[in-house]
Amino acid sequence: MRIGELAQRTTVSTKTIRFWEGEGLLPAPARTASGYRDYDDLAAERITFIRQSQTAGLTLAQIRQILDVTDEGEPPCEHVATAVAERLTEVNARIRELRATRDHLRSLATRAAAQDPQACEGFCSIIESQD
Amino acid sequence: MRIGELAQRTTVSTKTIRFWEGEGLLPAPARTASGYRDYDDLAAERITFIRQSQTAGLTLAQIRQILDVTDEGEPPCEHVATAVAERLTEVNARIRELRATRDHLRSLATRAAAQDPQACEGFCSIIESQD
DNA sequence: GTAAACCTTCCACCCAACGGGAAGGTCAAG
DNA sequence: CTTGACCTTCCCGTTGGGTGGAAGGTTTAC
Repeated sequence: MRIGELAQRTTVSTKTIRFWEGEGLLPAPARTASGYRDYDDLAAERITFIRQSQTAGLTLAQIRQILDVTDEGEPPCEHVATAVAERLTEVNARIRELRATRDHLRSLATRAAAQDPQACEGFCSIIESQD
Repeated sequence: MRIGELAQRTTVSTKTIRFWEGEGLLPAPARTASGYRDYDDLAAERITFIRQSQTAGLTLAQIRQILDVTDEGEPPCEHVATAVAERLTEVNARIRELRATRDHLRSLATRAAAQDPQACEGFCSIIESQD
């Protein structure tokens, strides 16, 4: 199977497949006599796994780690659990940051709605009267 | 006032001040005979305003828009209100995305905790048994 | 035999908001 | 006179996950 067919079957672009290979997520495939990449069905499964892991919120670096231990022959589930926990912590932290920003924006929006636009002094009293 | 003093007074690095100038957030300042940037006190106020706007969650592009209308002599508060509302929409959308990711990660974590690591088949049953 | 559709590598670019560092000019103190 | 602390411009690097395009070789269909 050449890269185009693999791309169609997995709905992942050829660009992305080559990118993942360069990043170490996919092993270098066999080549035809003319130098074309020649994939087996396992490659499609691996790509599907990568996409599913992305959907689950894992980064490529975390997915690579998981695939690395899998390739060593070890069961990856423990590493998957670790990666999931790590990512969960990061996502929660990011949500907290964004919530703080959102609260800040909301209070500004409330203030802006209650204020006469002509009452501006300096650059903007909405922003400048922040706590 | 030269750039170093301005940087100290505003606690914004000289790199950042030059960057903001290049991005159109700060006007090109006067120059000394030897080519050094020479700022007045208004520059410090403008920089403080930019930092406050960033703290409020606005992007540099949005802040530039606000400063542009201010520089036209118009009261910026309406534009600030618009920028705040826009940013609020973006932040809310991002929070929703991250919440979906978090829920996904949580269900994976729960599943991982309940599973025998040795029971792995294929790449990883935790990931592969996703809905 | 030729045109389209494929494939290859490599380099550049995108988003944001800077930071590092090179190569060189300037200014104040001792 | 020299040292070192400023300043200047310029270009490259970061993070993440890719996308776009150029220049060229290959295969397939008619």
